[in-house]
Amino acid sequence: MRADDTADRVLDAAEARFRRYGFHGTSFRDLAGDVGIKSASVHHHFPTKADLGRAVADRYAQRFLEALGDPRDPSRTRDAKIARLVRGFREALQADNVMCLCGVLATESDGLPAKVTSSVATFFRLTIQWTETALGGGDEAAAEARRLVALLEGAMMLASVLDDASVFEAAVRELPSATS
Amino acid sequence: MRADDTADRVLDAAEARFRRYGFHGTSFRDLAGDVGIKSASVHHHFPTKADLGRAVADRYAQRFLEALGDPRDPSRTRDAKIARLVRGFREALQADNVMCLCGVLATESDGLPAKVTSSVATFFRLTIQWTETALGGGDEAAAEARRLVALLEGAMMLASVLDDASVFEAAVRELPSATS
DNA sequence: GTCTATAATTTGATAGAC
DNA sequence: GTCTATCAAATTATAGAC
Repeated sequence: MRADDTADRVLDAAEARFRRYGFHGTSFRDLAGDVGIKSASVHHHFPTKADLGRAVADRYAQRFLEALGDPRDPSRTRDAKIARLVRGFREALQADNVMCLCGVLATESDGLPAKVTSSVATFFRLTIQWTETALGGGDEAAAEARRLVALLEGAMMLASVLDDASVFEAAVRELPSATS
Repeated sequence: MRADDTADRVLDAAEARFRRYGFHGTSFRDLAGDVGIKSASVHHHFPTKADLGRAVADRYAQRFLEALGDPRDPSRTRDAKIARLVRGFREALQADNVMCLCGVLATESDGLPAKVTSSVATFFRLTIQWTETALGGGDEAAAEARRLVALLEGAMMLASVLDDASVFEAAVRELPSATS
């Protein structure tokens, strides 16, 4: 077991619980129970809940954006890039049929520690920026990027609350979504 | 002061706080402070938090759907009906730049009392159903309705977390949105 | 790095006077 | 209907032993 393996497992548990129950619906004891340690040990890895929230959000954002790749890559078509964006959100939905982590945190945003709010806002700014670039830039791309990200977040919300993944597919049906 | 005026004020305060901080980010004492009474008096009107949550969600859903009118009304065009749907969400966003109440509750859905989860799911089923009917029904309308509601919920989320109402307008730019 | 123990506060909820 | 008073439980967080 590596030195920071426990910290990773705490992050995994926190991401799963935040996505199901929200930030305020998750406690240190819940996470300790998931990982098999005591809550005091969770605090050893993440001193405050704000630290934990930011770490979870930052890791999620980094992983998500890395999976998107380079929005300027000339070897991939515009549709292929959008398909990868759709796939990124679809994969975030799969398994547990839960929302995007940052989508959940966004709705609680006003009540979160400042560090967390800021990380969540950054996720959305970067994701919109990536999409704008992938679309080729310009005023039209700016509006289209916002439309796309809004549609994908909303589609996850509906699929999650109606407990029906097909709602996501119905909502994104007209988008490029081939695996490429 | 009418007999149930205080109950209405509690509902107003709860709706405002749920939309900003979420269900678990709001306490009976917060609401009591907003209204100018004590938390024990809040419990007199709404015995449990589940009762309060359901009442807030049901009132919101009823008000929202009433504002949409009859989706079969032959005197109004399809575009006019969709414009009213857009307006309903835009109005839910205005003033405080906060999310749709049921959108917030949807993201916390798994952690809410069963009564509340059920009311929230009903809001989405009815809103999607209204939109399907307004679009004329059929398989195509079913997917388009899910796409529309997802887009509008996601647009509210982005506008709220980025604290910029123009993001909502950019996301819904291509939809019929004239006042009619 | 994990534990026990505990502090300090907040929470949802109740009993009973007025 | 509102209040004071209170409860039991849960919460974030810390101190200090191992």
